[in-house]
Amino acid sequence: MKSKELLSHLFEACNNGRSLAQLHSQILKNGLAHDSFFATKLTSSYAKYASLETARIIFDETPHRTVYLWNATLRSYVREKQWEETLNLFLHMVSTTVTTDQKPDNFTIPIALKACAGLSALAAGQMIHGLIKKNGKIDSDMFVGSALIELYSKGGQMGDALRVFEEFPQPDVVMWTSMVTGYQQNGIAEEALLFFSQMVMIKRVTPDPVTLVSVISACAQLVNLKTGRCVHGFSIRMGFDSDLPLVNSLLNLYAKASSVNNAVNLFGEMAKKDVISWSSMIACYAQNEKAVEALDLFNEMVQKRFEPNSITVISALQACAVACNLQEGRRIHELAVRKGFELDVAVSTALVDMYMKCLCPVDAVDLFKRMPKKDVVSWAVLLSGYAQNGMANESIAVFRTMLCNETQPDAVTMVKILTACSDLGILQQALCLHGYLVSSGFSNKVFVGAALIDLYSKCGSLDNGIRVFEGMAEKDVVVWSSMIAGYGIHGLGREALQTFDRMLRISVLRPNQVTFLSVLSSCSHTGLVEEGIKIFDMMVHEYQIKPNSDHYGIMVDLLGRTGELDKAMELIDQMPIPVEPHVWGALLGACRTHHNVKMGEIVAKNLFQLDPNHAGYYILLSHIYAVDEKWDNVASIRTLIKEKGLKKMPGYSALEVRSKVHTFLVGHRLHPESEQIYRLLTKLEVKMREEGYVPDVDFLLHDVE
DNA sequence: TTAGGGTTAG
Repeated sequence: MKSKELLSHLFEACNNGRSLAQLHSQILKNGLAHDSFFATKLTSSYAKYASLETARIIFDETPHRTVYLWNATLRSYVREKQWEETLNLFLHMVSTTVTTDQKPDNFTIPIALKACAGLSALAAGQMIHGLIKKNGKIDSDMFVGSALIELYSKGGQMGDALRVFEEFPQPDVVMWTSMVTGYQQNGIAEEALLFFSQMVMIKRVTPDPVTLVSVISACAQLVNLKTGRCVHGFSIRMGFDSDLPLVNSLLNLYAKASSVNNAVNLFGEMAKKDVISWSSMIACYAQNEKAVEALDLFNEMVQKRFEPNSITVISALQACAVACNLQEGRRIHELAVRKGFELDVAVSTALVDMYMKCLCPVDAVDLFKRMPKKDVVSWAVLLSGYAQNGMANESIAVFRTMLCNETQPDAVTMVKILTACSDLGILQQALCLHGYLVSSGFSNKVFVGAALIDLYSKCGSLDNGIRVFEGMAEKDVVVWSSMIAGYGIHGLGREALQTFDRMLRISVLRPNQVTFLSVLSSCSHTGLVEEGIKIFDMMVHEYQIKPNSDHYGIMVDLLGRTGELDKAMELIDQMPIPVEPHVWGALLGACRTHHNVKMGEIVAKNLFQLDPNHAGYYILLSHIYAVDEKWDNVASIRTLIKEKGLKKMPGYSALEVRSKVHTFLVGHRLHPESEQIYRLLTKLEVKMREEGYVPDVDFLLHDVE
């Protein structure tokens, strides 16, 4: 074959990789293997279609390496994200090449910069930046410009990225996109949207699908469905609606905005789906209380022979965790092991989380101990997992181990430990943590402040909570809601209402479902019936927020507490959503308080149909009978509970002595100082009676268990 | 002869 003919075959091979080996031997036969031009073509074809190793061998064996050959080889490594190899080869190039046709050019520089960005080697990138500044020609190249922007954004230096951007009088769409992406990936989504509008409205640069992906991701980050939908419309008008990454980012937007129907429709309409599409849809279900659908979709995906990746597995595990589905969780664990995903720190962390949420702390800890690599998230999951399983001391111990270890807690971990302590009501720890938060600078974060307010309120130190609240320069809706809930917990309904009023008056914030929940529960705890009804009305009509099951539960509780049992029943009858057991439970509790056996029986009938295995509700009904001295009925419920083999989780109290939490159950004498404790209790009781305390005998009922 | 920016997760 002539070299001209070979050349045309070679071009073809570059496009499809066919008969590459055959071509290679022809080139060898014709003695053209050492020709730098042929070597370049072969190298890029091998790297793209066959093996990077062979490509490297060809590179190594070529005596005269032109800049084209260097660039082709470097690019092959970049494509495979082998950043370290890329950078090493680049350094090799810089230190060995002598002639002009071998020196790095404006094609080489972006590749080298990309490797630095991939390795988060900001200093190395800055050095290259310094070198190219001396060469004006490269400096004004937009390929170099966007690579520099990427380098600085990956290193979190958006100021430097902006400085590079501003050096270009007419940045192209890629440079604009790099800036938008940079802001989005650094969590400054507002700035990303601002940049995008400047690009489109003022500079009239037409965005492409890549730009829109970043814009939609920014909308997802801000949970800004309105703008996201506009961008969706725009992308359809531009004809980008079959761009896979773009549709995937839209799926993610709808997932984050809890717009499950939109996501389902979009997913259904997709002509082509990749593993990211499936993962996004599974995550959408898992994160929007549709665990069954998430697991069904995961199984469908596996059946259709789509290969799940580690992220798919993480989302499926999340679904198992929220559904408390241990069986499915173990099955997916086996699948993860088979695929070698268990070595992935994110997957093993998701597994620890799943076992913890399925109330299997032993399995979780066992797995955690075997993890070869642990990062701050793994520790955070372990810590909050212990707290979820009522193992307070272990949870605090993990936090201490973390501090002594090389892993420094981040703001999210701090919120987790704060929540763990608030569930336990341990004030001493709260004070310590607050000190640490101030010294570490985390206390400036809004969501940390919200958790701190919650912690202080639940530890009985409302004053400290108020102090944190008043000291916060920036307050979001969560902060206000925590403060309102804090007042509510302490029975200060009036103060809760005042705080709610203040929020509406002095801020532009819109109360959400949780805010109303906090206000309503404050009203309920203080017996402010009329105010509660007004607030409920305000939520539905003025703010157009659809009440959920929790809101109805609290309203029933509120009406029930003051004896308005008929009104409570009426409210349940009018509920447009399915009545969950706890709503009936609230009414059943009210029936006990107000001795209404007749209604209690009706309520219990409904309740037992919905939740036949909840011991607490049977006991509640038996108490209603006991007050009315219907001992036959009490006895038959007792038999029923025994027959069904139901057990009620006993309540317990916990207190903190010298940073250690002690828990106490009714009648339990396991504590080493139990003798003395009970002696003191008897003394206190005597003293209380002397002061005029009369116990409410109505509630001193028979132990039906 | 060779290019750049993007989507899912614990």
